[in-house]
Amino acid sequence: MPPPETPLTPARILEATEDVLRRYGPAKATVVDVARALGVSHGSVYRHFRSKTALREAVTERWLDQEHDSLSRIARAKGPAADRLEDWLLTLFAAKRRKAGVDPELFATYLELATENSEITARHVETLIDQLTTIVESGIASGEFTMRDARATGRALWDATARFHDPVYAPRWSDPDMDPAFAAVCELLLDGLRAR
Amino acid sequence: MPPPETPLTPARILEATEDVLRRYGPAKATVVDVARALGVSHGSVYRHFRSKTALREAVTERWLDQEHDSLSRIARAKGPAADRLEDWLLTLFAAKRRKAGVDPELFATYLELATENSEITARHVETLIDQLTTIVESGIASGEFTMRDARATGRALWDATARFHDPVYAPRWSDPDMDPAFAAVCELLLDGLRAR
DNA sequence: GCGATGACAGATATTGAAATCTGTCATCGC
DNA sequence: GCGATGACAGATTTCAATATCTGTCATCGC
Repeated sequence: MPPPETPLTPARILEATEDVLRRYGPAKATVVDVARALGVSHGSVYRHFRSKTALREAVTERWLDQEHDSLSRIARAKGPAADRLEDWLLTLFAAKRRKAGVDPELFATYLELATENSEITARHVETLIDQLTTIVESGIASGEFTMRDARATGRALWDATARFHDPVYAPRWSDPDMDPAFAAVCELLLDGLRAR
Repeated sequence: MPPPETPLTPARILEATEDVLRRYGPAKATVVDVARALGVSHGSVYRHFRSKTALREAVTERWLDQEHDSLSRIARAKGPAADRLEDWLLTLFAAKRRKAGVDPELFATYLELATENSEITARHVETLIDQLTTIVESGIASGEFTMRDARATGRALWDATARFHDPVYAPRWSDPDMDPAFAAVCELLLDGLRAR
């Protein structure tokens, strides 16, 4: 048990929690494990996080926020809205697929965390729908699209592509026919947008 | 323990199995329970079904097949393909929502059965995609649509509407904003079809 | 003869006692 | 004074002994 070389901070606790989750999985990871990994008593962890639930929520939020940046850059870029939309959806799908493929067990761990923290997940989803809406709005501004309710359209795009971003479908993302399926849905949706 | 009033048939066993599933749920229902409900020894059940798995598969298939008829009637009806498509999707969604809403526990039971019998579920899905393909083909024949690959389009329609027919989303089907969400996706897809 | 039976072996599930965990707080040592 | 500690109560989990279930088959009774 090495004495703490650094002051105990929320950031260090979060890092240790992620390690413990990776090692033991969400079902077995305990606050005591986290404290042990940090070489402190579990009481000290409770000084920085009100409860085990709060700790897990913080980890979940960190994980979900990883995606936001690169996607938001695409949403705010220049160029035809249709191209950016396709790019955005493809990037989202590719990112999810990579995460799920590289370490399925870790992905399952975070999926479980996201499932138990539905509030935080819902906020995350709203943020992504915001980005879709931004693209749709820019398409309306440029005259590419002509629908009235950009947000309803953003949400419809999110719903219609669930198969390709909802983690419950992750086990099937490695199917050989996923790429054609994604392309077909994407084309159908973009045709629908341009038709307005 | 009343002696059997009717000869023991697969149909009677299936019925008893459904009763037992309703009563105890999929996790606790046993072959012994089914035999007890029928007033026979469990050995007799094995005379008609090779295994517990086979029995559960038969029940699953029966449950899934319920939907086919009314939907297939819509798929083969006359009239504009776009209208029938919307009708078909709406009917499917309404049927699922009704089942999930009336008795959520029973729905969860059958969802679990369907999950463990992925082969049978996959066949069921292919049948429904066949019906979507039939509608798309009739739309091509009538000049409404012009895409090349009707089946790819049928599958894209299935994928894009997953949110409204995949049982994993059942808990959210009672949300107040499900109807507008369904309408938005439906409209977007139909616009996309007509655009070709 | 033939469908039904129930004893049986191995697999699976249940149960309850013991161990561990969560969250609190009076106390410690710097 | 102040962050860290560990003992503690109540909740949850683990584990091993016990009971039940699955699937088979020799035997029964009609």
